[in-house]
Amino acid sequence: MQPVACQLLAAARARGHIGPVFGAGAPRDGVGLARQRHTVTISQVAEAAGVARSSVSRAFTRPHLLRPDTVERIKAAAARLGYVPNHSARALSTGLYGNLAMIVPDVANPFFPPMIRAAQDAADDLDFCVLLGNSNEDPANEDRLVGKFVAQTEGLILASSRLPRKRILDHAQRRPIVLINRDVEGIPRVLIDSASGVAQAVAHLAERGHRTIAYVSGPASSWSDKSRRAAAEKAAARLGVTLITLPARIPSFEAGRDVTDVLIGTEASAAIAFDDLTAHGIMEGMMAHDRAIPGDFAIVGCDDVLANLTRPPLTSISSRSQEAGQLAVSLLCELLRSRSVKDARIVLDTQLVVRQTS
Amino acid sequence: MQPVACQLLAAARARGHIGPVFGAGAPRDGVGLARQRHTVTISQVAEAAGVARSSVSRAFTRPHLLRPDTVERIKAAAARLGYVPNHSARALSTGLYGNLAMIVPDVANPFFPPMIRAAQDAADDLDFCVLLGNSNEDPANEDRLVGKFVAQTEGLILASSRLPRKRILDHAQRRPIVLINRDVEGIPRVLIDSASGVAQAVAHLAERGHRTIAYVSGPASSWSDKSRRAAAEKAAARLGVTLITLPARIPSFEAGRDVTDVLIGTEASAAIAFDDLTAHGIMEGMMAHDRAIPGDFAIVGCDDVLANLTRPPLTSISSRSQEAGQLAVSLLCELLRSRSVKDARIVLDTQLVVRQTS
DNA sequence: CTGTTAGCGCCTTCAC
DNA sequence: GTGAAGGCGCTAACAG
Repeated sequence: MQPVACQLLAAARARGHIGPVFGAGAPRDGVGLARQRHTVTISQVAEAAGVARSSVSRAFTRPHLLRPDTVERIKAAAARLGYVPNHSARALSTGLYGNLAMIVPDVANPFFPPMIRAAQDAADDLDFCVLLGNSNEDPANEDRLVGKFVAQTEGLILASSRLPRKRILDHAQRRPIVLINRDVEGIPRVLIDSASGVAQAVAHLAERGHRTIAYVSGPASSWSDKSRRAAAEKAAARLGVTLITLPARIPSFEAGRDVTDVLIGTEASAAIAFDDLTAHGIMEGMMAHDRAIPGDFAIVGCDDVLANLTRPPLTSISSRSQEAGQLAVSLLCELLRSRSVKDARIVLDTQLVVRQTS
Repeated sequence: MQPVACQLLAAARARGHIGPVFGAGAPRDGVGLARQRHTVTISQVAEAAGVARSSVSRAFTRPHLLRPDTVERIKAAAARLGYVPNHSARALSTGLYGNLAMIVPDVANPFFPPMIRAAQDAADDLDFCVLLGNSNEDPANEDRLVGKFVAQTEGLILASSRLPRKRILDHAQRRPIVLINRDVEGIPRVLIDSASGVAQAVAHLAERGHRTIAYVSGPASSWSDKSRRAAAEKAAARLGVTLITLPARIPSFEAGRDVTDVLIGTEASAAIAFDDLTAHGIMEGMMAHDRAIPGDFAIVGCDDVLANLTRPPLTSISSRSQEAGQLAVSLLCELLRSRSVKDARIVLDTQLVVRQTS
């Protein structure tokens, strides 16, 4: 860390400035946050334009109710003064926020950014702002974030939620919620059905002669993980190959690398990993143990976020995270408009992309 | 796209539901968005607890002003009723939003997610919510986003802003702004100084015998690009090697691959790319032209987001995007507290990470 | 310690 | 078509 920042931070700490500022229960003044410098309000515009405040309001929200030249005059005055409608005041009086929230387990996991981006863009088209939350794979954290966001959003999108079913239902009662990769009846959801791709992967591996296949699992509370695991087991049973399951918990390169030690002690000659990161970790782990890929050991990832970046290029299961993000926003808007789409369930299927690790 | 979604979207379109809902000038009713179902307010809690509304407020914001048992009683009543403070009302009366905004050119560019995450986490610690914006590398879009966010945030962080200097100064006059990878005097900024790493890269390549080196540039309005390019030129001049510059504009795999055709027509035997994505594209392009790497052509990336994912592993220039994100939030908070840190300039230096493409 | 009284800035029903 | 008045839910003085 560079000097300037150190100084700043140290100074701030010394003054007790580092720590919560807002939030339920936290005092919002007294820590030095100055109230925003008085901005220009509707009244000032009204005066400048020589009209009533209500007319200014109308000029911005329903201009067709005013004579065109009045609208013109008001807008001119507003522009001259640099008037910007106060979001909070508007929200308070209409009960509408114009915000959506999206919570993901890990912004930096390459699976999510394309999805976030797609959701972002879709929300932007509809003129919503999006509040982003990073739960850090922690249900308690996720719960806390929902609490923070719920007070200023029309609705939320929970991607790969780690929350217990019950909590989701609770929250959904307060605010419209759309789920991605989580299947809770009664809550609209977009599911990337990796099961289809996993089944293909097992068949593919069996065909290549693998008799024992390992599934390296992901987060225990992940719907995707359950679904992939179940699909793997089912396909293995059908094809008469043995499937063993090993845990990696937090999906990451490190987790994959670490699980390798266990993996080489088993009968497995191939592995399907919960995601590409884990798969990549396993690849490195295997190589460190002098196992050739795919010669000695075959590996299949999931989500296809690494494309042909790895060495050798990783066989993976396609994902459709952009579509999922975009659809989640559409669904949420639909939900906001008519509370009737209560139980939509959109399934996006996937398929195996064979490269050179299998 | 799956049937359900198609139906939903088609139906929405038919009803004229797709299109802007909010925003300056857009009517917020009439498009079917129902006002939130009446939530429980401070008054109801007050009545339930048998106290005045102000006491309820105090119980949540400055409990030390109340007798512990009163606080207890109020909180109990609030919990029983499921009371959640209304963010807008609070913001309206305090002038404080508890929100920060962060705008990046491309959420899905792997350079940004770690930075976003770090900023996110830092903001979360300080109990701020963060609004995320994706400018799509478009200044007009970025400008629009700033406008949208300014009305509901204490301050903004612009990462790799593509805005003209003048606009940044304008906006900074309305709301505190912190820049990442953009150097505007008078605006607090965090700069990842890739110049140091680029100089090392040129020296490294010269040492390996390269006499003509190409710099494949990034977005024209990018400070990082200017700075990298200048550093490359300076180092080349000092070492007596020739530097040519080729444009790739939008940093991406495709841009890198496409520039290869031009690249092979030059004298250059090595290239330094604006970022890792572009570098990776060049790698693929070279390989498609049967050029061996690093035998026939050496490549150095920038930002080090691909680590040892590529084949062969890409030599790159380290980045410090997490630190940058975290520091930007700290700086912004400092700025909010005392308008005095007006001209902080934090510089994070970088270095060359030699792998196998050079 | 706690209740009372004004707004914060905007939208929206009413009159005119 | 436009103005006047009330209220959205909360916080912030000011009293007591």
